[in-house]
Amino acid sequence: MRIGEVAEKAGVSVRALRYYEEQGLLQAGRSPGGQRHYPDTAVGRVRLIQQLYAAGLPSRVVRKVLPCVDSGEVKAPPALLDQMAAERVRVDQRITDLLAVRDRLDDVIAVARDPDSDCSHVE
Amino acid sequence: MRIGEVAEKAGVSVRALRYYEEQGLLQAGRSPGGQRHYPDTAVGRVRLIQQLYAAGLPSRVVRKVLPCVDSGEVKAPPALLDQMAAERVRVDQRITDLLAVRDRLDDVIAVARDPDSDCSHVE
DNA sequence: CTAGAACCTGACGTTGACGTCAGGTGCAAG
DNA sequence: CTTGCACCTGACGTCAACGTCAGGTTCTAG
Repeated sequence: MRIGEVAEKAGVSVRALRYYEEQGLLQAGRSPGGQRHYPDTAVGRVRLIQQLYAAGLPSRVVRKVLPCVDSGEVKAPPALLDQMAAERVRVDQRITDLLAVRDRLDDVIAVARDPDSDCSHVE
Repeated sequence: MRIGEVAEKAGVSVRALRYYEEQGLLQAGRSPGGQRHYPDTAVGRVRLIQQLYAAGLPSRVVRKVLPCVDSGEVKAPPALLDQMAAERVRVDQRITDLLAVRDRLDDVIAVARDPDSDCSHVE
């Protein structure tokens, strides 16, 4: 597959794919003329990258955990495992934050829709 | 309170507080000499701002929902409510993404810790 | 063979949430 | 009155994840 097809299938821009390669997140073979070509697995990998980014993981972390996460390899040195465990904690924290924010939004929306029920949580 | 004290209590930089004021997120009174002074409630408000930012809400959205969220006011026009509902959906999506990422991390960590249990999910 | 779509490599532009530096001021203490 | 720390206002720097433009090349269809 060439870059445009991968981009379309994965739902990202061509620029993004070149950026991922630049960052060492996604390798590509080259045709004799110099054009990139990707294996079919690239689409899934790109989706994974997007998912990690969407979760707010910093790129250096993505770069580190990616080979491990998508290959299922067990080669991970203990230091990397610690990193991943630490990142798990951070992800958990973010989830907690998001849940709190969601509850706040819900409160405000509920009160606005039904002003009669007073703000019990405001004491 | 002066700016330094608020910054310390809320766990943010002085620069951040000036930035919030610049963005219309946090008002401050001024001493005759021009120095900002804040009411005690400022600390909580700053924590709220941080929470919203941490949840990934864009600043323009924070700017819009903030007066509503922290005052509990019901003045919100319907358009703002729609915005907040839409934002709620986005927050929900982020939570879903994060849960998926957390599961992935857990898988990898579990496999690495106990290689005997094969990767059932990799089929 | 030729048009034109898709691709290539730089390289500079963008946005958000501040960091940081420069140069000057407010204010409480001794 | 002077020291000195906290504060002030610009204003430029930063980093990430690309967007976008310029100018040239490759590949595919007819």
